[in-house]
Amino acid sequence: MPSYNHLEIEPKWQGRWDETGAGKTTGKSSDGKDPLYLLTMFPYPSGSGLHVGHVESYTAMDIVARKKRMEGHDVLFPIGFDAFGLPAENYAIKTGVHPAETTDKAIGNFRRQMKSLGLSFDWSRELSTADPAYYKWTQWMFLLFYKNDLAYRAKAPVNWCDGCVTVLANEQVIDGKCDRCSTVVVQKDLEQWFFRITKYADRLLAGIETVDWPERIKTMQKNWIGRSEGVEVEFRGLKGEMIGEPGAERVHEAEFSIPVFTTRIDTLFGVSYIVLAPEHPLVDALTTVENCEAVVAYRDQARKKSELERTQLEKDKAGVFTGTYAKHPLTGEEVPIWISDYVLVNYGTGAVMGVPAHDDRDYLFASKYSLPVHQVIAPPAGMPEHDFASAAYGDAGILVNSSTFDGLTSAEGKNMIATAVESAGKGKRVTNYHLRDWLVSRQRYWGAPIPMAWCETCGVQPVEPSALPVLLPRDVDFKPTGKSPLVDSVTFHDVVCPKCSGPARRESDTMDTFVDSSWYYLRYVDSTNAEVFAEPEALKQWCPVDLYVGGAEHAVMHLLYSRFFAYALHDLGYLDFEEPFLKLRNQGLILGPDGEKMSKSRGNVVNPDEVVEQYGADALRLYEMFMGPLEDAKPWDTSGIVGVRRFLDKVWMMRERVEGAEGRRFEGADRIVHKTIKKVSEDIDAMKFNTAISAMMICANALQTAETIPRGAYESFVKLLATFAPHLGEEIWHDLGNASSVFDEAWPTFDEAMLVDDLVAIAVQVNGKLRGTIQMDPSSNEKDVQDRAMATENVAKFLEGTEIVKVIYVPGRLINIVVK
RNA sequence: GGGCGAGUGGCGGAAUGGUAUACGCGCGGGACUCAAAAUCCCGUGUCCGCAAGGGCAUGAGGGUUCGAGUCCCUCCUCGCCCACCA
Repeated sequence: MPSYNHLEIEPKWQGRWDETGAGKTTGKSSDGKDPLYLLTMFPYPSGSGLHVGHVESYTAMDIVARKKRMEGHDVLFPIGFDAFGLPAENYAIKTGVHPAETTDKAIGNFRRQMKSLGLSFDWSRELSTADPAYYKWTQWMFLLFYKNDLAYRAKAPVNWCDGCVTVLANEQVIDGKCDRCSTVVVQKDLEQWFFRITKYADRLLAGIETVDWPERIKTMQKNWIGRSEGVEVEFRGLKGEMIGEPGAERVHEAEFSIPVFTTRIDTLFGVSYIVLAPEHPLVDALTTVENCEAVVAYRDQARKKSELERTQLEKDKAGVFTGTYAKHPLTGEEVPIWISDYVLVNYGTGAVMGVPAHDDRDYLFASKYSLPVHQVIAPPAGMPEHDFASAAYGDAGILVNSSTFDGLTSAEGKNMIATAVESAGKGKRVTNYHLRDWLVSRQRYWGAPIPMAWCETCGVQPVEPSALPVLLPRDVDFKPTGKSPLVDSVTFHDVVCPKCSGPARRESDTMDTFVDSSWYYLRYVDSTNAEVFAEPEALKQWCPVDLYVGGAEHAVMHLLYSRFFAYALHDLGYLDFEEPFLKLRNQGLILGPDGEKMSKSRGNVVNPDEVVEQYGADALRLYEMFMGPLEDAKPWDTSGIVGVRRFLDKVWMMRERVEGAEGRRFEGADRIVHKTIKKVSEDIDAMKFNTAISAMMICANALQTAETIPRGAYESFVKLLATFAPHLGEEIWHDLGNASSVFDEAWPTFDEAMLVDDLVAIAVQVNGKLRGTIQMDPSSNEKDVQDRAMATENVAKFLEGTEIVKVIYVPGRLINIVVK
């Protein structure tokens, strides 16, 4: 069988590369070549091993890394493990096996699998976020943030997952469910640790425009930050007696003010009521005796609903009247104050003005409770009248029934009414964000402990940096109880106060694992440093990351948090850049052969180990790159591997027909190879690996027809292929008599002159329809081409009895004769 | 409801406004073989035709252009993201 033995050559070269440290940074670049930092998102070391999706992004970046090294760049291409996280802890709960053990084992397996793929990572920089030498710096950053008012503790309504028995960040709630276990998330009022990411909302928004990222991801981040400009306008005053629940402070007449946030201040004259979120702090004070029972009942019921239930009952706008009225800020008209859970307590001011005529939700609410609908916006001239009997009119238009503002456009009205409100001292222009501060504490074990202590006399105190790391104790009971398992570890728990040396207890929550991964790329540049998280010179040399590849599922979590870290560390003087990842590309999902997402339960998971065993790592790599564009979702097709393996065998067999250095030249071979060098070089830079492979296949098919292949042409071809199929490339390279590694060779260059063919096929069209092709010297002028074209039999047939109107000639490609 | 993508052979897919279907898979035929596998060669959008050649075809319909898969408009379908954000 004319085939190379991948089981033999692949381990052989992997061993050799390991010995020579083939992926290590060299510390030097060729003249004029910048050092490059190429990064793939580090994996969570799951027990089920490497996914073929990992293989795709790692291979893609490995190809780029190898090519860039051959071009003379010093390349940093590191790998590590995002090792903290729930799966290992949940496994421990079930089996009693310690997460550290599970994780170590999984990392070992990942490392083995990665090496079996011939990936040229710089293994000397490998890191694990669960390593105390790493999380010491995660804790250090927490303290840094704490001291600079970027980390704080606060009581707030937070997302709680009963499945994971911990709080979650907003970003980890997907469709009202836990991102990890899909349990419906409930709201709880808890005191937790937060990072002040909202402080950076505007800069994170502006910075996103400066990076080369997929438009889709940029949009998602912009939407998530969700900046909206509007007016916070106050509704004051009251009528009637007010009471609160027992113990609530009594509020006297005219003493309260309800600020509401609106982006449609132009509809201010259409307000017919105010709605507070059930959790709004003024609810107690504003509720009258006769409405008390209903309000309390409604609020209790709303509290029990999950976010999911609230949003799924979208159409049902229910609420309760508090019994109290507020005065319209400009007209003084009295409007009733309601509560309803369609208003969210944690957006804007937790209160809205109800304008049923011009807002769908308000319209539904007003319809249900027969509240008045005041039209204040008319459709612009030329647009049909709006029928308010069935729906709200939500678009911009012309102001009506709005006192002196009548006749203005919505845009003008917004501006002038905002000014009027401001000068009346009844409100101000504000900017609101959807982005919330990042909740980073977790009531779980397998994460970096938050380095704080609770002292009976001094309150909460940061651990001294010199005392870091705060180690995770091993002797804990993993059963989740809603408190961190660390609470029960006496050795961990009892400490002395860093300030007064009195008795204190250690903070028992751990950090969200997204904290670990928000700065890992900084550690790679100096991964063994015990004094600082990384030396400034090393950071300066490599950062920011030039190219980052990973899945799109991290669009608003990891990527937003990492950006926040970079901005914060920049402001605190540790980094000289703000944006951490200059260029980002997503790899698409690799689906199962059935076109569905791979999952154990579906039984459609492809195990890379088996493919490597059967077809070889090179074939696997090549196939994954050949499947289609990197960013597309693509179904796996095992028979497709057969095709790329055939191609590799073909190239392997060709080496037997390479002529000696003195042999006769075969012009055609050189020409096709030069074209291939150009195409493959451009395609790798554009990350169009599928078409690069296609070009190499075309080249191999052409070379195959030659009885002997010029050595130089073949060697150049092997250098190209080696980036995709490193083992085979190296094997052939040595088989040709070369002693050093093919990856020490310079990337092949092409000669422009070699790209020009003696003859080119020119399409001949008559009225845009193809009627023939002619072979011409590429330097032929238009007249020659036209003469030849018109002399062609089939073309002449279509020209017969017609008059030529004009002729369009695209040099070297096409001639179109337009006739009538 | 809002936003962003994408619809091309039997399948994965290719195509700076310029010969649509490259490359690969699959399929059909042939060579080699006692035979098979492997390998190699030829063919392979669809309809008409012995052929030469022609008609039609990139989700549907319109438009711009000498020329449209590509640009513009309307619509359909699918995917992803966000979503009671006031």
